Amino acid sequence: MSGTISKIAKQIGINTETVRFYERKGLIKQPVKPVQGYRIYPVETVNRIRFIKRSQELGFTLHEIEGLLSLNDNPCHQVEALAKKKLMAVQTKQADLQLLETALLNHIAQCQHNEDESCCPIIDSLQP
Amino acid sequence: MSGTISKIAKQIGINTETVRFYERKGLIKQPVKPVQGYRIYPVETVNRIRFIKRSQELGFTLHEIEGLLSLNDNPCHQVEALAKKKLMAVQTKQADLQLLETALLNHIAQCQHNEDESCCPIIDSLQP
DNA sequence: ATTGACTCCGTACCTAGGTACATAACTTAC
DNA sequence: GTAAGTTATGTACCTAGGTACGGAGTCAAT
Repeated sequence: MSGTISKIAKQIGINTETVRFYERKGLIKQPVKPVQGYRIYPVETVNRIRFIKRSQELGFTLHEIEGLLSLNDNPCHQVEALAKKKLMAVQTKQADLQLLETALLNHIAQCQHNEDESCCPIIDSLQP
Repeated sequence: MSGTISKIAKQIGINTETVRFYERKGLIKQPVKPVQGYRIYPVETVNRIRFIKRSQELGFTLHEIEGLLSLNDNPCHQVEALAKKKLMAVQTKQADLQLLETALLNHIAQCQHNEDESCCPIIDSLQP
């Protein structure tokens, strides 16, 4: 769970350089260097990095993820508004994905009773 | 609808340079240059670009969008599998966003009857 | 027929998000 | 206690997705 930089990087499946990169960006904090031995990254930092990677997969930028992380780092009353804003963003993204899902499902359905060479226009499905 | 490069770029709300960039990438094809006058971009190309921009908002990379566009460009039977793969990706993303939405809602709910300085951990919500 | 706006084309530059060294110091394993 | 492996630190480089720019050509209006 916790460990030196290369241990946790391997665990998470990222590069040690990426960990340092996040430190430089201020997304995670660098553990203090012990008098004897290497820095140990606590499990909270590991989880924090996992959260970052998961959020990226969901389409958030590092800058936005900073915002999400601050929800975790600050007392509630300071961040409720921010949380609500993020919620809206998430809901919008969900709605958009829903549209695309429908479009893809239609596309697949069309394909199934389509023996000829004709095309199923998917582009139209995403027009505003 | 159709028009010269700057006309359609303005219509879509992007830079003319971006249109050329997509041409270079092969995402759209450059209209033939008429003997007399400037190139005219047909409405299909305009729609294609709109599709690209929408898909980007949904979190697809240009490379993935190339794949989506090929759904449109090729006969059905060649692309059904691809469509299904995309669908899976979209559904996974939706599920993940659902998790995050729940976490945010919880966060907000907690905040509302929380007068102290305690935090609501949002990071845990996205742990695998 | 010349001015101003636009196109065309190539190359250069920019930001985000990493990744890859090089070098030195430190640790651990033997 | 010495070799092999890591860490530490800084700087350079890379890909994606654009954006800016220089210079030449084209067009439309006056």
